[in-house]
Amino acid sequence: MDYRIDHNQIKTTVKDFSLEDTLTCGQCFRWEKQEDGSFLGIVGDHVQRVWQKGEELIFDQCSEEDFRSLWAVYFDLSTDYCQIQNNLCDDKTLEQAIRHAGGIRILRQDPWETICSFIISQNNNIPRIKGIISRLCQQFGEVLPSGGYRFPSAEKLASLKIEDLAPIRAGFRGKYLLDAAKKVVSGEVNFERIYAGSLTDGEEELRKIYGIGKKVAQCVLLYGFYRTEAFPVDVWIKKVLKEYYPDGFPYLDQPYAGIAQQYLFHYIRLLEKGKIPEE
DNA sequence: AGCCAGGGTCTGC
DNA sequence: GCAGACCATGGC
Repeated sequence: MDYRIDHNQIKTTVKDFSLEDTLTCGQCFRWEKQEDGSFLGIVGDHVQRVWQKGEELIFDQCSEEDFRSLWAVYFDLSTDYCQIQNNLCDDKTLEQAIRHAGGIRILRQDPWETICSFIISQNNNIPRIKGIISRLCQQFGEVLPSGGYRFPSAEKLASLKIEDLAPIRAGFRGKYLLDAAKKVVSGEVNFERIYAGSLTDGEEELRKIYGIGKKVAQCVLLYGFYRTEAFPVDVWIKKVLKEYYPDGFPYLDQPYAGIAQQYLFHYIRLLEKGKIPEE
């Protein structure tokens, strides 16, 4: 990954990449857009500010080591999305979706944080998901030296009682979070098994957790384990499948089906919000 | 007021 | 296997 250092910043060139779409498309929930146009986010114990200016991605106050070992990986900068898109472009709907959402990358996120995030996502909307996660971190995450809070560990959540979670206002999802924490801490749900096993095995492993069904499991596999063949079906994707693929989605068995899913998810939401002008 | 939000569980058929 | 009730909360 090529990069250069410039005044305490690291800059790298990105093609067909959209920082904003990547960070606001509903795969992650701990990045906030700032008034200066940058995004401020917390990943692990790193608080980071990132800008995109044209084809340049700029990391503020960032060491080379952190860029190489953390951010280039997190933003999936080494994957050739152009090649994947070329394979999907034969399809007319996907061609349109890629035109409007093709700048999205699948982030390589932490499995535990992703499990919690998508448990919280169920029957919920993105702004409120972010609010609940923010309160969860503020209440139970360690304070970071550079400000902000770390995502709370499974051990920490496992030590809590359901009433402790009341302030985060997660509703009925609170008990699911505690069950997830217990099963991750005990080893009943084992991440190594998920990394090593098939997609089906991974789904089965995650569904041991009370409150994780098929959709949330697929989201966790796609966003938390970088299993790009996972294909989460939510209400929006159901609409897409019904409207545009009544005879079945032709890329379901492809290794990048989940990337196609993300393009379609973003695209249908833009359409419904009227953000895409009539053809 | 009623409906919906990146759903899941439980029950009844 | 599938439909329906129910689950908390908040925005519109």
